Amino acid sequence: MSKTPYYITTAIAYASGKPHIGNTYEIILSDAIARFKRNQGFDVRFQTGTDEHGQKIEEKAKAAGLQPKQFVDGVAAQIKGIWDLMNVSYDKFIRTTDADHEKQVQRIFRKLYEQGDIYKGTYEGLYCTPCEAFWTPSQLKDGKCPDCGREVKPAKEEAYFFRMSKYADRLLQYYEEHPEFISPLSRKNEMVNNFLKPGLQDLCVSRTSFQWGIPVDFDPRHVVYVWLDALTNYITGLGYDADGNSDALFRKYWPADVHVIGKDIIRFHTIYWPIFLMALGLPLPKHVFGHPWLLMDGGKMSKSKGNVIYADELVHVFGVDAVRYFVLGDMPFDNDGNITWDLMCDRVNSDLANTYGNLVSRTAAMTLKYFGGEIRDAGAAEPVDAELRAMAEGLYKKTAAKMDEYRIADALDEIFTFLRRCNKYIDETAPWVLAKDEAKKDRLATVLYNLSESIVIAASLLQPFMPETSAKVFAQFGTQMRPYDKLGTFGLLPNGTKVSPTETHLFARQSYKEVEEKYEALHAQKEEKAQKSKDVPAKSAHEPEYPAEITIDDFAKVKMQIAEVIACEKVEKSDKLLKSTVKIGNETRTVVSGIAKFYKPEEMVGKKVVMITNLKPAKLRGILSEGMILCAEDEEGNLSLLSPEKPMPSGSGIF
RNA sequence: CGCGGGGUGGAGCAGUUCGGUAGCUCGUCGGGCUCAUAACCCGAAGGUCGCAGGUUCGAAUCCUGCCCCCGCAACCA
Repeated sequence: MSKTPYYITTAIAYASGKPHIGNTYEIILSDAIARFKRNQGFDVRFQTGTDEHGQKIEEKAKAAGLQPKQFVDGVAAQIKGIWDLMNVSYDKFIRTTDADHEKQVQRIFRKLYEQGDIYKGTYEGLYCTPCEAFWTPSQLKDGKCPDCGREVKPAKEEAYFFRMSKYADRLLQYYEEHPEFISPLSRKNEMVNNFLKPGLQDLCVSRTSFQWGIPVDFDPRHVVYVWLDALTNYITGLGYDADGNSDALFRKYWPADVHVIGKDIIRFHTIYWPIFLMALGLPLPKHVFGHPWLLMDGGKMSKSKGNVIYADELVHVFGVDAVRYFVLGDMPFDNDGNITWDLMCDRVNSDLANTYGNLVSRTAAMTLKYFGGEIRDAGAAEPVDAELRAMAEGLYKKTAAKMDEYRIADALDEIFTFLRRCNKYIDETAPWVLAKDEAKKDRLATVLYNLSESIVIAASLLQPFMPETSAKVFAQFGTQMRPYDKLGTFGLLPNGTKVSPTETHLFARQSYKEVEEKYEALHAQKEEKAQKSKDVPAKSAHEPEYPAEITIDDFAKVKMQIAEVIACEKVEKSDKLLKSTVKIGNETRTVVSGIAKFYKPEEMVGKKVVMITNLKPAKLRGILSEGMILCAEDEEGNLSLLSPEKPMPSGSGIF
């Protein structure tokens, strides 16, 4: 019998920069699912990759002085490098700049155009020429451009649109017939209520405002806009051909069993993507799993950094499997999870070093000490064994059930509950006591056999999550991974199997301090490197950038005066802004400042502050600000107003 | 009223769909053990489930109002 195909994909990573641990989480999550399915006997195809087109990349490349393709080549290699570092078992890494992908996107676009799903229309809106941006009436502020506050004028731009509305009813029907299509379930209602019920807008699928994209082959002024380009990777990566000559891979694996994506792009995967597929006459994916986010909690641990955490840094400190374990095991199912260095350290110590590593360590040590490493079931069973055996035999089923619901953390928890039970079993049987009595040698052998067998079962189930660690355990216990269809039977480890000694522990305990030191050493190294390669002094994140030397004439251009705040209020709907009315000599002005987090309006009144008075006025939140109040800012972003040290009349100049 | 998520013992979370003794891991305290990575095992303390109303025999769970936190967006002249 041939194996059942199973096709799993991640979202493709946007190739604009180095992915942080949150992005990496999705790939590890998918990898765990893919590996588990493989172990269950599915013929798995696992695809990930990079999304490499778009305006933002075009701009970033320009800023870096590179051609877009050169730029994305670099970033894609970096992303792939991190996926590889994390031991991700993808079968295909697709890039949207791959020639065959680009060709198929063009064919798909043409096909949809020829059958009337895509039509040429005009994008009508209010255009701000200096900003080169379109706005809808609702986005305007006081009828003006929300970016720069200048006049906008009605304008039209040619664009291609996809007729979404045509398929809305079919999609709703699909939802009803396939209640498992979107998970978690709560997201489905959001889609239906917010987007489908109110009526779908046609989607703009081409752009003329930038070049870095796949050209529409019959109208090359246009490039295909992101979603039609990016989403189709799931089929082009299998060799889909819009003209009907699809590869065997496509026939085998499509439709996908699951698209694993972040909850922020659920809308695109559960509305636009299915509709594109309907238009192409293709079956829809069976499942879309919108996972929550992993949030970084900056804060306490170190002063010298922002709060972005990268996978490779975590790996440097904790090792690959520990990082995989943490992101998989600490992630709630439909709630965002947290990651900090301390939390990570706690988990690694208690679960991996204490519960798992130490169990393996003590079992191996006793087998070596009492039996020279030979594992042997001497048949001396006692009632206390029954519970352990029953738990071991039921473990696969429980774990698989959790995996089927994408409850990855719960699946891991099942296995760790079992490992804790193993530690308890050691206490119950007290092998060190048995060892003192020659008459109890058989019992001792059986106890250690039961432990070794339990460890092999657990390591087999943990393999999808921590592949390297499981490989180490199998090697140490002289065996191989137990096939999943055999996991229901306890006692398959052959008598005479040998445990070998090891010099290192599976996982090392680390204190917060050690973790911090490693982390800081890593950063010191990085800064050194940066310094060498660029020959520019490394800057801390908060060190302000100053232009090169200026002349006294440059300085003279800035007019600074003492101003007295005579009234002050919070700007509505804004977190940071205060609107102050100030007196400068006889003149009264309004000025808006981003200091609301540090000063209350009432404490501003009466203060004498330093102000730049010849700054070009600008609109903030619709209020004209005629000047700028000067503040000092520390490393953490705290602000302090500057005031004259002795009383000075308002309007006094500053030199 | 921009969008979304959340407030459960010291920390991180489960439980909320379909009301019925508040649970897990970590930490703390006490005890046990010594095979093991100061680890492992047992026990205990610790919660008015953000606040206020309502429905109900009964609310963490359902309804109404409010407060606070976080992410996105906006914004830092």
